[in-house]
Amino acid sequence: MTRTKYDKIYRDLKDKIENKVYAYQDLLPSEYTLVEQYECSRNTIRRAIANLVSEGYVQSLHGKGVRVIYDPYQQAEYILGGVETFKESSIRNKKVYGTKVVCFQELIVDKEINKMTSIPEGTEIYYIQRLRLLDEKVLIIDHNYFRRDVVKHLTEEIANGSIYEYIENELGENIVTTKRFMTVEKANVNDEKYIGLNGYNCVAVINNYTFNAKGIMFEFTQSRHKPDSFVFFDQAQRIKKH
Amino acid sequence: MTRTKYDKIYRDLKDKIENKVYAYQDLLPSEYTLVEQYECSRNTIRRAIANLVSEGYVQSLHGKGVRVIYDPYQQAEYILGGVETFKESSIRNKKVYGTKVVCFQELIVDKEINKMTSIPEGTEIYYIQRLRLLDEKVLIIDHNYFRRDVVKHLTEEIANGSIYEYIENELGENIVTTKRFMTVEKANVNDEKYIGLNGYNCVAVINNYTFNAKGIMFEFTQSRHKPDSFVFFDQAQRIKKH
DNA sequence: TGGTATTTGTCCGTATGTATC
DNA sequence: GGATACATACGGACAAATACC
Repeated sequence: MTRTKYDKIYRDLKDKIENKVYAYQDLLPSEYTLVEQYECSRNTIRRAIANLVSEGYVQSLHGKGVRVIYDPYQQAEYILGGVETFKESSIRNKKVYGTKVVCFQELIVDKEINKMTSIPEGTEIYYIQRLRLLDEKVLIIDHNYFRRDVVKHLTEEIANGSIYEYIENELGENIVTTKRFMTVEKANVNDEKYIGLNGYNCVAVINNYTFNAKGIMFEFTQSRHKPDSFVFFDQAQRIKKH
Repeated sequence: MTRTKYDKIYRDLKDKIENKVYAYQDLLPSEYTLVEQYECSRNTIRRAIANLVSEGYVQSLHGKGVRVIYDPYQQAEYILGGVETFKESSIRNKKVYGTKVVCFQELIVDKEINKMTSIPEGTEIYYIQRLRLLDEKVLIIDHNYFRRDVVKHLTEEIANGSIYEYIENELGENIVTTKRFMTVEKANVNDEKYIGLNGYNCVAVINNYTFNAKGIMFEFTQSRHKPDSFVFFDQAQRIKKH
């Protein structure tokens, strides 16, 4: 696992911020200081910092420095931001996770599925329905639609583990981009069957479009979340107006 | 409004993608071709492209080119992604928007407010409750908490317009970073009073922490959304594992 | 199968502009 | 005004992935 220089610096700085070597509201050492510390060019430092900015760890202040705005106190338990798999976020939050495959089918995209997934009609797909459990409670029902011409030889056994791990490790596909739309929908019979709704009559829904390294949308996933344990984190910069 | 070179190129490319000069699944002209077209360095082109990548317009394919993955068909009506104000997104979606101030108060942060907002106890704040309407329907109830030492001289009149416009134009503050947590909560009496819930017993909640250019968190806003017209868009890249 | 051209990715050094103190 | 620090922009070099002959 060879990493790039800027990625190493980015991870090191991130680690130091999380461990309060650089604490909330501190300024990082100046770019030129970091250039000397890491023995690299200023561009490389700036790139590492740019990554931290995009993840909401720091904020650049023109003429002043780079301020840490990562506040451990504000970090919620079930952060799902970025493109993190269920397993990864479970591990990070030190919970016991589980997956249960409820349905595993090979289908051909019809009009209805095309409308929902944007996958062309007639395409051969896998349709998988999975329950995602955390500490033995069902938190999410996932409905996966994978293009069979991209994700080949999927089995129920693989689906019981992490499909993304399979795709990345076995098929060598690099998942690169995802687009997500979050909405709130009334709970259907299937939701009520599996999810403890705690008096809610709805679920949080994430519709997820995934593009592989070739720019082909090869997956659509609808995740239906238990509403009272759903948290989505997002971080954004507003473009300055001069 | 002087803009940077890379920003102009970014906007021009974005415009061409939206108008299908470069259509879905096309490759952009190569970086060196764009260097000649825009008469600039390759770094400048790469920066413009990086912005398009981060907004989910294109995807870079090593050794191959830059593919357009912006699909007009997939764009939802009420996209609220990025840091876009209610007014801006209303205009973009060609709707008649409105704002109504329900409550305007000057308060001092107590324990309860501190727990919710992370603003230190004892800080002087404005508390404003506003209804956000689109085509005369209440879509959002906003609860704003502004630090008075940063946002000075706020009035009910200003709150009736765009507070962000006021902050940016009048106070010269550049809003730079926001962190958001999205959850689903049971509707309270206040929600039921104003929002047409259409049979839902809950609302979509966005808790929003805003940092100004000095890195100070000067605002907390809780937005409670009508669940059946809430859509949140998000776009993310997964870091490659080699 | 292999070599070459193309295209994006990483990294460096330098110069100039602009904001803060 | 001067020193410091981030922002923009240029140009060059080499690596890595892909396409094509």
